[in-house]
Amino acid sequence: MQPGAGYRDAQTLVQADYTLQSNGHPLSHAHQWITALSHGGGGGGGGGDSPWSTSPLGQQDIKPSVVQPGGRGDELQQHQQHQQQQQQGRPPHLVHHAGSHHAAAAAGAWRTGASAHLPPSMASSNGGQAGLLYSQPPGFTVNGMLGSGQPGLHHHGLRDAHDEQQQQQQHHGGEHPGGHPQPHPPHQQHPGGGGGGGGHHDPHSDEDTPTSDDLEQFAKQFKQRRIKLGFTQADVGLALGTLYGNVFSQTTICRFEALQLSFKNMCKLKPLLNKWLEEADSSSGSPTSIDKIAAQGRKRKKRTSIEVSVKGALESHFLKCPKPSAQEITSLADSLQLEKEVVRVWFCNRRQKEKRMTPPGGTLPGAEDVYGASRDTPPHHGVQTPVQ
DNA sequence: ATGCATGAGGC
DNA sequence: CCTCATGCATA
Repeated sequence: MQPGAGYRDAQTLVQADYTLQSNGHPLSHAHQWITALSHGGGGGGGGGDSPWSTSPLGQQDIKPSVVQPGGRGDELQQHQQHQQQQQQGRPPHLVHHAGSHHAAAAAGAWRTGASAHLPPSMASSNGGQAGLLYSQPPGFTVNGMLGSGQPGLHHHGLRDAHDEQQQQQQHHGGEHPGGHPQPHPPHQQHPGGGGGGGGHHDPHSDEDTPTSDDLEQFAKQFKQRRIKLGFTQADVGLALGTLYGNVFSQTTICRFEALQLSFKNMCKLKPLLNKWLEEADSSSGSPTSIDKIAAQGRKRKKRTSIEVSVKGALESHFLKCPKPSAQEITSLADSLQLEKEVVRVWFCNRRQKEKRMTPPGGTLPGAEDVYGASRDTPPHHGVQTPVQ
């Protein structure tokens, strides 16, 4: 925040203090601040480009984030101070409108013609059920609905599990900057067509992979309904945990609504959120049960604050070379007076950002130019949802 | 709403 | 080490 006022050594405000408040173990050096808690498997993939980008492939298995209750002795971190997020606004009124429109279906959205083929994603295997994860620290309000007692609701057969196909991504390794900047084609589409078999379906059955337009639309509707029902993003995340066993944080829900996840990830979450919507809709009046879940915490390195000027330098390098070698990272880190790890992570995050559906500026996918070239942007985004 | 971080999987 | 899915901690 303080722009240029001269730099002092402390430019990099790395707060090297890993906060450990509870017990106060110093844990000094530590290369790895983390300790336990393993959550789902990462999807690892390898690498390549996301469907948005060049290749339409990109699938691997998705992992449910399950946590294992193994014993961990972390102490909790109750650290919150002031937080103004959203969790208190729970209006008592639950609107209940006759459900006439089921979400996904909207036919013909604005972008009609699109159809596409997308990676069928996700494997739905999740065997794990997360048991308890954490609870919300700051005044967690009750969660959304719970299935505790509603026999009849449970449902219909949604189409949940479907196929699990897998696609593969490809490579990654060798690219270098000099070549081409990966072009990202904006949306992909699908249908299937091709050949084989048939054309089927309409753009919207949730059964098959949604198109990016579908996702965009769904995300919008989801947000709107969620707000009307009076739930916060955090509530939804927790509710998903009680419903399926996969808990998600406010961050993830937020990113979903903002389309800031990878295409594949969006596809994975959509069915879950869709199901939640249905539940929420039907249980408008049901007693919210309070689920108490155990809290837990983990030691995490304190977030490093990178000065704006340093950030600018990093971005400049990123433009030249999005994937610097270890050595380059080291020297860069050295010149910027940052830890190598911090720089490495910064690049990783930066790369991820480029792969999201909606780039921060607004230009849809495909725009990889972060800044610098042409991009002006869109206006959109604030319309219609008051945001919470 | 986002920035930095963690970690499982894969090369 | 990277990518990818996620999230704590923040602004």
